[in-house]
Amino acid sequence: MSSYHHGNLKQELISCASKICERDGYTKLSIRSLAKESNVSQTAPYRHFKTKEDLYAEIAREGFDNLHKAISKSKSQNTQDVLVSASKEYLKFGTKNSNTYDLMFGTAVPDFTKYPSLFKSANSVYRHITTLFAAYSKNKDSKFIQEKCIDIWAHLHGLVGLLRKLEVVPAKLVEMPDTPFMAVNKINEDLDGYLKRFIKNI
Amino acid sequence: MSSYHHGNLKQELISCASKICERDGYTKLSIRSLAKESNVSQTAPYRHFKTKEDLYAEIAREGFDNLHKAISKSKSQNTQDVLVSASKEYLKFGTKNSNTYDLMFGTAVPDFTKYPSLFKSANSVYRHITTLFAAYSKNKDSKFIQEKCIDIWAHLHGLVGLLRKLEVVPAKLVEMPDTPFMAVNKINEDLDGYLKRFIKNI
DNA sequence: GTATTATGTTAGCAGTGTCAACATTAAAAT
DNA sequence: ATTTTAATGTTGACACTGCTAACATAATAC
Repeated sequence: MSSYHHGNLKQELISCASKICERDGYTKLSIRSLAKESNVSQTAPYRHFKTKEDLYAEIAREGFDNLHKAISKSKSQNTQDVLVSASKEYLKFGTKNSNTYDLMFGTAVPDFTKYPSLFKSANSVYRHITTLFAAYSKNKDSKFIQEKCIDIWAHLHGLVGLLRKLEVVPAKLVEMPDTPFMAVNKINEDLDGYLKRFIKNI
Repeated sequence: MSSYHHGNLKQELISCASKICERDGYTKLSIRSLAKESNVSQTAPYRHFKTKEDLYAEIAREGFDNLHKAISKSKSQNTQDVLVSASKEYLKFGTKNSNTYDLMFGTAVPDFTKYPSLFKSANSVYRHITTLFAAYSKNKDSKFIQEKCIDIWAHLHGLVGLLRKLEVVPAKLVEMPDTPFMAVNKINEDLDGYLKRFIKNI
């Protein structure tokens, strides 16, 4: 009588999946448990996602949209400050939403072009970084800007990975020499300073 | 009669798993199929690996050892050339062994400290980069060297990710503006030049 | 040579992605 | 307004997974 049809299942599944994904990691996310959590039969999600990868793509898209929002916050007039601030937000997003970040940049969805909206959201993030850097850079040559944006993105992406490892590692290992942790920890303790130097040095 | 005991199962499983992992991605690797491929019962691997993560750790360790070998090849006297060559080998390893690379740097084994030999192998790679850079760098300050090594590593790691996306993407998208692919492709076409500039600019 | 330990096997549990067949309802076509 | 159709839900099933317990056999230590 009341609710054979759910009404808003698709969006609820995506939201719920995003939560589980962030809490437990995307490998722990199962379509069946997802269905259970939404009080719906085990195969109901298949009316909205043909495969699990389709669901992953949706979560990843939401992730890129959130990342875009995060790095678009700064409203400063100083183009360098904006770039530094965006970089910081990027690192924050990657470390605070690390499981989702994994899904976004890992191999769960190997080919973004299969999912146009995901492809678009991901590229928007890149385009935004390009815009910020173009505004900051003295050298306005397009090829130069593009290459430097790759540099920035690659660098930030790598840092996210390292900062995450830092969180997992036992505290005493942070002081262990011959290990990247000490250096990363130093960076982490003065992120602003580090990022300012980084941007300036590009 | 002949072979109730296999004799060398553990190593064969690791080798076989490495192959499957590289061919199909580590998510496709199953202990059962692995056992089948070695003509052994479904649960035999559990005598050698308590959990799947233990097996992953072993594959990852092998990966780090191979990465170490790869970036240690150059025998040039010129410290800059050595660094450039090692960087190139790093990128090559990451793109040619991309599925294994995923396993090594992803979340399949979240905490390396649980696996001492893996931890050691991974750190050896980092130490090697440190050594190469320390030999090259004019500035011998330890803190400086450590931070720059993080920079190098992060940068290379990020590039691996981008280069891999490039391989997946349809050819025509490479020429699409507002997309990182064109820039990455340019870099890829002259990797040596790019890396030389990169190292010089550090 | 016997006891112990390492390494293999079989049977089975609970959970998974996915599909086919069927049920119900909302939306569109008439 | 009624009927058709498409969307969205459910049940049941298949083949697969990680993993455990109970048992079998072989290598090793004494």
